[in-house]
Amino acid sequence: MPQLNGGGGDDLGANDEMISFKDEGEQEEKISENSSAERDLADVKSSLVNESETNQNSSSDSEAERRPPPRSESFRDKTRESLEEAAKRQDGGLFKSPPYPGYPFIMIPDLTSPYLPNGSLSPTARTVSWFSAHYYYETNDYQIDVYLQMKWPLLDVQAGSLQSRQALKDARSPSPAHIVSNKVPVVQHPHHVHPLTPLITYSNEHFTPGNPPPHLQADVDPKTGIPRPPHPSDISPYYPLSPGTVGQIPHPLGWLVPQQGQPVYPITTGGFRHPYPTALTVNASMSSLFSSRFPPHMVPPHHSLHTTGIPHPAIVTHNVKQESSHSDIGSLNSSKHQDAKKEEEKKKQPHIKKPLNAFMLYMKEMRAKVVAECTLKESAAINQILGRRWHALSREEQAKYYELARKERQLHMQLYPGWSARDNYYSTGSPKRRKARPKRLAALMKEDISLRR
DNA sequence: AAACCTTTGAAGCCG
DNA sequence: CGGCTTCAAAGGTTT
Repeated sequence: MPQLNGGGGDDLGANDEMISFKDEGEQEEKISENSSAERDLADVKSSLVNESETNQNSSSDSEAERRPPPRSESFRDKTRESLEEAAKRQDGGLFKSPPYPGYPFIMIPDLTSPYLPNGSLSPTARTVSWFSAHYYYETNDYQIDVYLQMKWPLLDVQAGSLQSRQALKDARSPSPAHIVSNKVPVVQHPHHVHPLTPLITYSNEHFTPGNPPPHLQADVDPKTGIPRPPHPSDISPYYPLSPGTVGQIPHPLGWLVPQQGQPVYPITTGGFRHPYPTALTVNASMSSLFSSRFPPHMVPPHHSLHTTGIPHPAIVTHNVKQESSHSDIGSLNSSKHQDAKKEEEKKKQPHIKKPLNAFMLYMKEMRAKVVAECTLKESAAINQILGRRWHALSREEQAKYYELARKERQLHMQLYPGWSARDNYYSTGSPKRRKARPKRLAALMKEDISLRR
């Protein structure tokens, strides 16, 4: 099991995050390194078509065997029908011609392990972990390098300056101090998903920006799904975590105008349980940053635990509708008024989303590609393809996403100390309350068996 | 309009 | 502690 973290003690994430490399993925991934997108997609297509029926294809269906069968075949049947129908169309293919030769394995020219025996990042991993580097460095020429590598991932673009090389060297052994000074991309633009985009987990759709500047326009046409040519400005902004350095960095959200009802500094001091250690405090430099870089109404109160003071896309406010209905109820009874008020305040608290896991990051990056190459638009079907591609990834490729997910969790912990995933459970105040979901098939089967006895 | 579907992984809950 | 559940994203589909 590759241990990504060099053991610097900064791994605040789950210890077992790398456990889950799938064995069958190793077999599958061998197919893919040199295969064309067309072939890959054809494989995916055929496996999708067949997987619910026969598992003839040993290379792609071992995973399907492992998993419990779907609760209902109806959707899959439909998907299969649409696949088959699509297969009859055009040149017999469901998929469009691949825009990226060699896709989807174009990201990593160097497939050797980027990690040294001691678990740290090897120097040759430079081209491999371009987005990891993205986390750490703002050096301009390095950004250019990273951009070049992202635009032409097969090019082994030499890291430019000594500075950036040194930065990379530092990245190999991240320490807590190092992390404090890193920069983590937080904002992603809607539909801004292409191979050039680092994996930024928090979609800025939650900012509901009114009119983002032209350079931030999505690079994938939402209608056609066809990627547009990338723009250097598409390099994701960085999220300055370090209070000490934060004032030096032009803020990526400079164009952002706070919208009505949108959370700006939503986290209050007392709102959390404390699974996360309280990490950062707002110091003077940050305060000055806030006051100098943001309009007064965006300057967070000093008591806020929100250490960056920057509106975060992981934050979603609750519906005004919900609030008003509750306040009406509260006003009916004076004894309950305070409770209602408390409840209202609780509801006013933003909904902080979970950090994305490795697969979610992968999906976010790759979805647009798959959509562009495939006539299917249904997310469920796309996700099936993405799931298979995920398993087809090499360990090194997956490792990038695990590492990124780890950093995501880390950032999330720093941004929202005290936040718990439990906060988002629909039974505990999530705005996205759902009806009780049907029991899973395994549970149903279990139940069924017990009923038969 | 809201829930569903589908994927994997992290985390919470419960027996 | 193991197994189950929920939720992250996405957007077309279904209810």
